[in-house]
Amino acid sequence: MATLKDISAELGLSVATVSRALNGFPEVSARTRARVQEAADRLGYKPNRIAQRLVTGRSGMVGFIAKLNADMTADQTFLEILTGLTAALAERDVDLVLSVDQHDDPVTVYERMLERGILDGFILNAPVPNDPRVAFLQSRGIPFVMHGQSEPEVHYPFYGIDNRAVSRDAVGLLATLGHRRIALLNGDIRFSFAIDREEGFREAVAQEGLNTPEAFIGHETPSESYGYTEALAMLSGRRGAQPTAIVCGSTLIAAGVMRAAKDLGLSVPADLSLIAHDDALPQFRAVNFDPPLTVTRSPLRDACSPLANHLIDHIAGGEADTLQTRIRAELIVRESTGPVPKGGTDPWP
Amino acid sequence: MATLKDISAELGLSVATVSRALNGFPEVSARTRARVQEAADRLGYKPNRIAQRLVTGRSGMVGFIAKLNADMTADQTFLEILTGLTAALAERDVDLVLSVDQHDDPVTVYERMLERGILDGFILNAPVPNDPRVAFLQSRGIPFVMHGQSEPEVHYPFYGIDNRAVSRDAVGLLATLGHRRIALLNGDIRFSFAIDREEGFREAVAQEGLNTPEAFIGHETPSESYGYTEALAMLSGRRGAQPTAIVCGSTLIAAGVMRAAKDLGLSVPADLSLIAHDDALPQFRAVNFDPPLTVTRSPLRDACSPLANHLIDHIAGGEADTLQTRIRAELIVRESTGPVPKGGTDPWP
DNA sequence: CGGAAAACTCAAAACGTTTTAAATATGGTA
DNA sequence: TACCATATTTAAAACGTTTTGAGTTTTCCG
Repeated sequence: MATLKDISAELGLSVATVSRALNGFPEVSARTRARVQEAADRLGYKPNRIAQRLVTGRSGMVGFIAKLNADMTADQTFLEILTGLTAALAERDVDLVLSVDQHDDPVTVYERMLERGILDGFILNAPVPNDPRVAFLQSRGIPFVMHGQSEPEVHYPFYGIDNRAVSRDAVGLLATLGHRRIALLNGDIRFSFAIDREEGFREAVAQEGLNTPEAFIGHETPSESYGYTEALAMLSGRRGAQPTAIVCGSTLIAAGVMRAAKDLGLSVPADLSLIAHDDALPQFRAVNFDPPLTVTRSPLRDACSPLANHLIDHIAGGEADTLQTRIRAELIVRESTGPVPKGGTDPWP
Repeated sequence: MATLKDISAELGLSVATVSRALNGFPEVSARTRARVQEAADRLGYKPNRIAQRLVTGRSGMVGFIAKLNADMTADQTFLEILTGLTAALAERDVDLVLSVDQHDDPVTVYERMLERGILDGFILNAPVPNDPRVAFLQSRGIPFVMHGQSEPEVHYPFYGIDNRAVSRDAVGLLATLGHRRIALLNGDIRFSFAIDREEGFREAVAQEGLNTPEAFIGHETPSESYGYTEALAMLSGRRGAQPTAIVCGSTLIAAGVMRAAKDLGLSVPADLSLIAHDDALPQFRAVNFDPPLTVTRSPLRDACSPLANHLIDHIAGGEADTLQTRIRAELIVRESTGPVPKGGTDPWP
């Protein structure tokens, strides 16, 4: 492993000059810089992160902590995030240190990783209101970036979608098609994204002059079986007048709803309209549904690069307020949504 | 953040003595050690890992590279390994640096991670015969540990199960129950573990004086649907006399076989005996099958701690030959295996 | 009490980098 | 030629630890 000293010896220069040349300082002559660069390439020089960190206080490594569900499974999105993140970070020469959280207390793992003092910052996901990790990291002055936002107004860098708008777009489309009884199968309501979706849903429904009874608003960790059982209950009529449209928190839930509709002999979209939010996970393609699924779409993969960049820029001193991005998910109308069926035009009480 | 210098100044000792006292060197007096310890506690001293690493040449970090399937999904076991590994490594104060491999060439990612010179070693999984990663890392002199073995006889540290024995145990049990027509639904045959299972299977079958036609030996990436379609083909009689027992490479495959049996009106174990290898993934519990599944069991989670320890010991200078562990999977007989059905006692030609 | 051995402690170097302050080279002007 | 400003380079300090080799103190024995 070549060091600065090796290069300086090779060229008869001081390490200081070599360091400056490689780091693009202005006071080194063009000729020298070229010689140094050539030698560095030739010897395969890569700066030693550990030594850099000791003197600068930066390590070029960031942490990510995967939070497992109670049953020790990870949510669908974890792997997708990991893949995108390592690629995006590698692009900027940053390494990802991973840990898995099996604790009750969400901050202990962060604390433990911080103790070693080798991390420049963290990437957080799945924010909850009043997120304790935010309070902890802010109190310690550790940079981080959030995928999503714990609250509507925050003072840290983030990248995420407008989840209220997701619901507004979905409800708006359905209302335009004449639907009056619109149900919601949301994700786990502990998370901020699900809260936003639900609030956005209620607002949009109200704005259309409609109402959705509590029995037709569900929230749970997304799964096919959750979609199936809930849809079965809703569509069977057991809870009152059946919805003519269902908004799903994920394509996984939509798959379950689809199966329930089939089992009940209902056809999509003739009897039931279906719209889901689509993270564009490669395992589960909304286009391949039968019929192809209408979605609000925002590929999880697209978030990774901005997340990495926001964090790296923040570590380098960028202001948090300038590193906040909220994008709008794309509404893609396919064949799972259609006009309200003739018999279904009465609103819920 | 208190440093050694702070403590030495506080006590009027040299940093050298303080360092020795805290690291348990024998040549420091009991009195001094006590004073130092007290001061360290009082000042909340934590050694700076970066500085430690700079001088010792060890970073206290090891790499793990997740290999994705062509469809960008990870295999079932990935998360389980990650969870166990980070926990086991944390136990010994080592961090895990993760990368995700999306390349064709399996060594480029290792090469890139090595460039930085911050990794002490690697943890590898899913070995294939003549594994190029092994050749690469050995040529560079980089320590690593393997989950499993690329070949029967290797010269690197590993931890894994005896996969030939897995098949022998399964076939042995079934033969004892009188089965003559035993099929195999194996995992992806590119991997060493599947090759070993298959060879073990053929050996064991031959030893019982039996034979299994190629049409009744399958190998593919484990999935429920793979188990379902293959079992359906085998049990329908389309390929010749139906097997009376099937050995499955994973519980996931067994789930598919179970469904196929049900669809064909066959009951387990009256008409068909079923045995699978069980990694004990929390998502998929063999006990909860109906009927509970007979398995060769070896919790993946159990491998993580030995893997971490073997690697760390190897990095510390332990000989590779002393850090090789091959364990025997446990045969757990439950209700999915039973005596051969009356009409099924004829062997295959 | 003297001396040697044993027990303990210390100063300094080392790890590989960045950065400060000082030194040297270069060029231009008087 | 002498001088000054500017451009370029250097030596040395710093980050916080471990470790080497060299003291220094204590203990023990005659």
